Amino acid sequence: MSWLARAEGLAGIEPGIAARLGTLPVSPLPKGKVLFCPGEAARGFTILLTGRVEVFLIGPTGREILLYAIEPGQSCVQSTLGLLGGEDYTGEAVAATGCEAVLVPKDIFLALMDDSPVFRRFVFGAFAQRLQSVMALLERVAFQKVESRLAADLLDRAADGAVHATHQEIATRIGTAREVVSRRLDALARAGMVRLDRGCVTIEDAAGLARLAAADGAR
Amino acid sequence: MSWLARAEGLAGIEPGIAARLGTLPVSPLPKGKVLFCPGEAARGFTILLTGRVEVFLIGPTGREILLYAIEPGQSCVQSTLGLLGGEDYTGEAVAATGCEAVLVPKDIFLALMDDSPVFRRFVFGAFAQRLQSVMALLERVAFQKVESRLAADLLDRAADGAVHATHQEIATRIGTAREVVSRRLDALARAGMVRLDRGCVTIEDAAGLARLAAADGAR
DNA sequence: GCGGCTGGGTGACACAGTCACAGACGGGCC
DNA sequence: GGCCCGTCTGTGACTGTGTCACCCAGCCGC
Repeated sequence: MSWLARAEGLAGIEPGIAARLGTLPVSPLPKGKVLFCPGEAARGFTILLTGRVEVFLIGPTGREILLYAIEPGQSCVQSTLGLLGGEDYTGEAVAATGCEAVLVPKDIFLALMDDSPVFRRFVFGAFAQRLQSVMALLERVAFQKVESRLAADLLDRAADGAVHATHQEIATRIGTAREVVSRRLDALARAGMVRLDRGCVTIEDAAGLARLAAADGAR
Repeated sequence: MSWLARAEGLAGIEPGIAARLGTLPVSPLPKGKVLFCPGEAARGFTILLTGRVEVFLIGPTGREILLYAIEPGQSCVQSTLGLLGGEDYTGEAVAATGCEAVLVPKDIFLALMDDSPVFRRFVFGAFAQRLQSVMALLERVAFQKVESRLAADLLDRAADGAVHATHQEIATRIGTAREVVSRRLDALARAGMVRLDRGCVTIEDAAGLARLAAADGAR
């Protein structure tokens, strides 16, 4: 069975196109692998099959912020920018887990864009989604307080009512500094909304956090 | 002569397509006209011929930030989002000057996406450019100090060595509050880099401003 | 037990955003 | 001219954030 069957976005792809795509090899990516860094030219169009890739923006002071994450079935949009618009991208992509991905070489990619409506729709959809998510992120960074972003992130990532992450990891995800996260978490703990342990935040009052998360987000 | 000749991005468009597009009417947009607001469904794909349209993100406190500007020959990308991805966009577009634009209805737009490689490339290019500019904006907002953004904006908008704008307008463009702009401008004036008059900032030391603008941007 | 490493806490300080005002200027109106 | 009113600008106070420079507490391997 070709990997194509595992990429939902490409369901219904034309048979002729599928034949061209299906033979491309699936590459494994070890956890922690850096997929690209600023200034590097795009080698092709990447489709993620399993795992999770996180793309960060890195500031001059070393502070980082999570730009977006690539989930299975999605493509790495930044690589497309290089193929279409031409400009270098800023930001760094890191495999957050072990991953499998397919790299579509540039010439095949361009040919598919001309030949396959399904493929085109797939690429466009990915673009639209990214643009929207980046704008949403901008809105949060520009207008929302840290407390609010923190609460939202905790609720978002809670597995079994707890988040396993260091303060530094949380800080990176919401685009602030570790100390700030520590202080805010401390405040939340004092308010009885969470419990803190080394490398783990346990949620005690999800409703309270939800209230904070909505506080100045109000979208 | 059709308006098509005035849209550089569409140069080289296929004759058959041109015939379909060329007869669409050119609409005038008065200065200050609001093109769309959050939640509104996209009516079609807009191509700007003359003038300038500015798109703002608006926070819950009423603070605004300039997301991007649409220049002649460019398209309104947000409207495309609605046609492709489906989600509503946030943000508000306002005609900064009197404008002329062409509205391509949804069905024609979708047909062109399938039929015309040139049109496709035009739309894709616009997308890529927007995504990149929004990411660059995010980077500035997340990592750059107000002083730096202010200096960059002044240099950017200086006509004849002066910027005609109120502090409020400047604040909106760089995504901060009026008071902050007033204070920063005051500091720049004390440092001899600018001269302040009502509704006008005169640049006295462009090199000094350039140094500030590059300070923590370092791209 | 010891040393080093990582995660977490703290205090000090500068910058930014918000609120609440107070002046200052300009243009229209009499 | 003098007056009024709305817009633009300056200021002070206070809170939230980002950064720097530390220290402390666990944990691990040796």
